[in-house]
Amino acid sequence: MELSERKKKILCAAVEEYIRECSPITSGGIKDTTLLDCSTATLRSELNTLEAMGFLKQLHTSGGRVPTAQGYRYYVENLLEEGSATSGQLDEVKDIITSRTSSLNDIVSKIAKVVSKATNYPTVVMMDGYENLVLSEFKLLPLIEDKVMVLIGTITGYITETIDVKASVQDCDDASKYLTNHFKGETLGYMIENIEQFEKGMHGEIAAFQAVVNSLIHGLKRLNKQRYLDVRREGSVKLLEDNIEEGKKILNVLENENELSSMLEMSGKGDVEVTVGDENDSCSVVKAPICVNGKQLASIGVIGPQRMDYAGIASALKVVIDSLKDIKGE
Amino acid sequence: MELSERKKKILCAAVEEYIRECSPITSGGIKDTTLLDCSTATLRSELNTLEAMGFLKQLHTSGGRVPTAQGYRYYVENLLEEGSATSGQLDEVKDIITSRTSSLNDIVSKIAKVVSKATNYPTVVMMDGYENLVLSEFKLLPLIEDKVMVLIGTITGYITETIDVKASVQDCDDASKYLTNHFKGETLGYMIENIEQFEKGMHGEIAAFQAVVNSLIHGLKRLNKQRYLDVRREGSVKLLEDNIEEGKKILNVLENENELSSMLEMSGKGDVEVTVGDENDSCSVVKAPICVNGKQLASIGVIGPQRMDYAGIASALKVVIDSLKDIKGE
DNA sequence: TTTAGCACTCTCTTTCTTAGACTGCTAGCA
DNA sequence: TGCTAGCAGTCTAAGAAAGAGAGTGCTAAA
Repeated sequence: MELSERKKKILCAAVEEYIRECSPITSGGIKDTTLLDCSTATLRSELNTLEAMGFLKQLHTSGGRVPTAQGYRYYVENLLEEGSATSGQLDEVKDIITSRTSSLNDIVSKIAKVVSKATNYPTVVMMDGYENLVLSEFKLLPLIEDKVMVLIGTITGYITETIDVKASVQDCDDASKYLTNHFKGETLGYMIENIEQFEKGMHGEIAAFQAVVNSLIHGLKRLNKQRYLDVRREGSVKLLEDNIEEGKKILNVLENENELSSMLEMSGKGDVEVTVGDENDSCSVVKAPICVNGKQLASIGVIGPQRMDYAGIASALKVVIDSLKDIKGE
Repeated sequence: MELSERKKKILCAAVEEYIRECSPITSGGIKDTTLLDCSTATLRSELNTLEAMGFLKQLHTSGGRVPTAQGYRYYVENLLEEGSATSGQLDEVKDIITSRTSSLNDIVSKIAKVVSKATNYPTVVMMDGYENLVLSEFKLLPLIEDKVMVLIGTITGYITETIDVKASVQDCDDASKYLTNHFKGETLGYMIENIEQFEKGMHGEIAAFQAVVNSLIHGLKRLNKQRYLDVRREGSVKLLEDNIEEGKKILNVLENENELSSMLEMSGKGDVEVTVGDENDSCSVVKAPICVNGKQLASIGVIGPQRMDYAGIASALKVVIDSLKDIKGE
């Protein structure tokens, strides 16, 4: 649907004014903010047309208009300008990830915390499976009670897990060295896929510690399916200020892990995406994939009401994901 | 302050009815619930006396009365009866901790989740420092980039951390064996305190890996001061139903880690404690220490409004902490 | 196509009224 | 001295009525 330049300007002003002020848009208000050289009567007729087209709606006759979900979507897709990034406070994201002493989950939690503080909206980070992580070293360590500690060093942080298998120190050492040597620099997904082939080709070499590797692969496959969600709630009280019912809905969504997961699914285009909530279920999300070296490791989403600051949040997220893109392995 | 039996009965009924119904207590209501054999006029005079004593207050003349903070406190300290434990759903707590394959933080998160679901109130768990954890094994593992992974196996779960120190495989192995042999079954606090004395007594034995042990102790001391807080928010929307302002206050508290920490400080008596919020800052807490083998490892608190179900929550917490008390090391 | 003017509509606020709930008080009774 | 019945008084919550104000739609003219 193509709109005239003036209509675009009016719709843009309408959405932004409503986001800012949270009160219905009037012909007079539009005239003040756009400085368009036309009368309020003209604007009224334009607003009337935009309403007929479905971008705006009146709450009641002789009240002002508010944007519809369709209006928000048009704004997001066609009118949203990249705001100047509020990079100041987001510089710390780089520090978090380049320090690399933390566990992957800690790193992800810290990123969510920074974004939530910067935007003052609830923020969720969802770890993808392990398959896209790039291995830098692998260590297996036998523990008491027939368990083995698995330490996976990656260029983006480390992971520890225990698996149930009885193994000698020697077997663990051998398996660690073997796996590190063969798969360093590769993704865990690649490793899991290829491990069986390696086994067949050189069964003599790994026969001794094959049991360990098998349990390991089995454990990794299982863990790979678990999604780790970290939810930060800075600003959740602010959600209740304008519209209590809408705020409650969002708080409920934040308690529901399944719903959060599906909200954070990315289309795969690798950039910031915006989903505008519809009237019934008025949750909007600004989300982005967290990619390192071209592999998606996680996704991050900022959740809020339909009337949220899409421009500011999108630019904040852009800074975060851009600063993560070019981490180099050592 | 000693009250007559009848006054106790009336106050107890008043608090419980208010907690249940969330509407002011009237002489008629008390008569219906207590089945006391006296007239409403008599009850009115009793209520009047209780008000003069500070246990109740009228919101306005000719309206009913509501409990004051003093009233709640008297109820909690003198009248609260142990409800029958809702042990059904809390059985899983035992499973969580006895499985022991999880990291300590995971275990603590799971306990918080169970309690929050069972009570339908926000629940916070705060890990104490490491000093009371009982060691079952100790492993040090050299990593790339001059780091060492520390794995501390305890009878209540494992902990992993990295420290910055350059160390050989041999030194790490020696240090692991030395520390496990000398301190297995002791607390980490005991280990840290005594390690210097051991060093002096047998400097020949540990000279080689003294650098590793020193970094380790230094790292543990630092980590010991960090409090890990896990906050679960099941039921946070329910808080907003009765009294929005009060609910917002609680949500704000849940976002403030310092405030949460100080709210969870225990008196040290080793049992469930109840703190009733006062009028200005109306957050109440039902909290309990999580002790294993007589050592406090963490504390757990359920946070809610002044008008919360103290009896039900206290009994739920009691089940949880009792089921944790008698975990045995292997 | 745009504009000025005007009547119309609808909400929000204020004021007033009424019904109802509960109390405090007083006088009488055990 | 403690308890009770009855009654007047008080306060809230809810509903109705009225007026101000904001903003629109429509019409006629430029």
